[in-house]
Amino acid sequence: MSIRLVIADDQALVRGALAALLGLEQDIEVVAELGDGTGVAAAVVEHSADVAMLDVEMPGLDGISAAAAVRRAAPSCRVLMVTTFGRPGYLKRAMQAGASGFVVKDTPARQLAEAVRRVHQGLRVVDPVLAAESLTAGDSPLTEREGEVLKAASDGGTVADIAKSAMLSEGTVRNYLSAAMAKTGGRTRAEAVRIAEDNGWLL
Amino acid sequence: MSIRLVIADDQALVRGALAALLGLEQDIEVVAELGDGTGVAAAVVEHSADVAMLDVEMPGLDGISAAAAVRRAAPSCRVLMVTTFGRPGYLKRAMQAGASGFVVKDTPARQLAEAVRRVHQGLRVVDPVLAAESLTAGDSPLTEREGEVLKAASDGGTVADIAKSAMLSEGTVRNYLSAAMAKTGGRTRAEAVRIAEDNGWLL
DNA sequence: GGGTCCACATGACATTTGTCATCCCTCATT
DNA sequence: AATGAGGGATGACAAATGTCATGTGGACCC
Repeated sequence: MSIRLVIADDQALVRGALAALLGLEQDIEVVAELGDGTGVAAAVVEHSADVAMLDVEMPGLDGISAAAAVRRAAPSCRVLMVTTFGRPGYLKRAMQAGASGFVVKDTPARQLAEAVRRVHQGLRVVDPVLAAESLTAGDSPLTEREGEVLKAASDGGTVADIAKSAMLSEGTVRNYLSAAMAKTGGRTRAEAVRIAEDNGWLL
Repeated sequence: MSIRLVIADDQALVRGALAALLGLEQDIEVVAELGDGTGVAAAVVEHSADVAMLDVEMPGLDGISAAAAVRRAAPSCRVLMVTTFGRPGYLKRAMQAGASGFVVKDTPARQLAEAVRRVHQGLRVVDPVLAAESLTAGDSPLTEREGEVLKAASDGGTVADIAKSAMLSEGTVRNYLSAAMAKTGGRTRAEAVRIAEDNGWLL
């Protein structure tokens, strides 16, 4: 009885290559390939998949939300996150969303099939380097609004732009940005954005 | 006689998957896999490769510089760029560096082996969508220094930081940033950075 | 030789940020 | 009932940023 696998990754080339690579394994069968997160839960149910391999960064529904959707729709299906960026915050959030494993795309290819087997058996698979970072990095120090405002600031708009898009007064926006800068340790707004992004506190 | 292929991509998972996928083809033989751009030219020479598949974004030597190095070291070896981000500026720069083909990771996997064969035959392979964008987008309007300063600004430092790292006076830095903002159409420094990055004018 | 473009610089100026104190309101905890 | 945290706001002030005029000097082209 082979492991029924669903793969979701927005880069078609990567998705296809992963499917081809894993399809070679005797005990793994790729039953669906998706380009975004919206249809993942439905595909898992339809094909009664055993494992879902999800990218974190995807258009539409992001991988972490998709993982939660899969867990709700098919509790018996395990989720393995595969991501480009090893952001400590991503790992924690993915685990909270019900993922069983978390590997970065920078790990050797041979370990991938093994990771799929492990999560299928109910084991947890976590990149050890990332796990350590995740412990030291800790949770996001930002409040919900601070995070929202910082995210709104991440594409380079002015305070006035952010205030309009967040329906806040300009003074309030500046206060939140100031707080975010203090908490992240950034000396400018842009630096705070970078730090928060690197830690996976935005999304 | 099979096509001898060198693959360079910083994400081990992707690199391995691509190698596995292309290794399945009868007429393609993967002779080397690299994780960065520094050793590509040497590997091409050592294995007398016919085609080099390079990622644009890599640590150490970036893909475009690596392409130029390959062309210098082994003029008979064709270069096929494979990138995550379809930045118009990347395409133009890659072609000027001597690449024969340029595909984004978002294209169907089946076309990849075909692209390798085409460049090996001396044909050019270019994503049509990207080619069109590249024509409308045009070259970078930034001068060399403006680009350098904007790149230095991209990690969120203050004017004083940039001035120190670029060995310029603060006033000059402000002038360059002002010019860069005018040319990109950005209303703030951060917006200018985003626009320039999206067009592939930095790096 | 004159024109143009770029690198680099200075000084002045208006605007935008970032900081801080201080206020109100709500909700949860003690 | 009191305390504290978070969301939201105002006003004032210092520092940083963005704009502009203007200058020098080198390179390149006609």
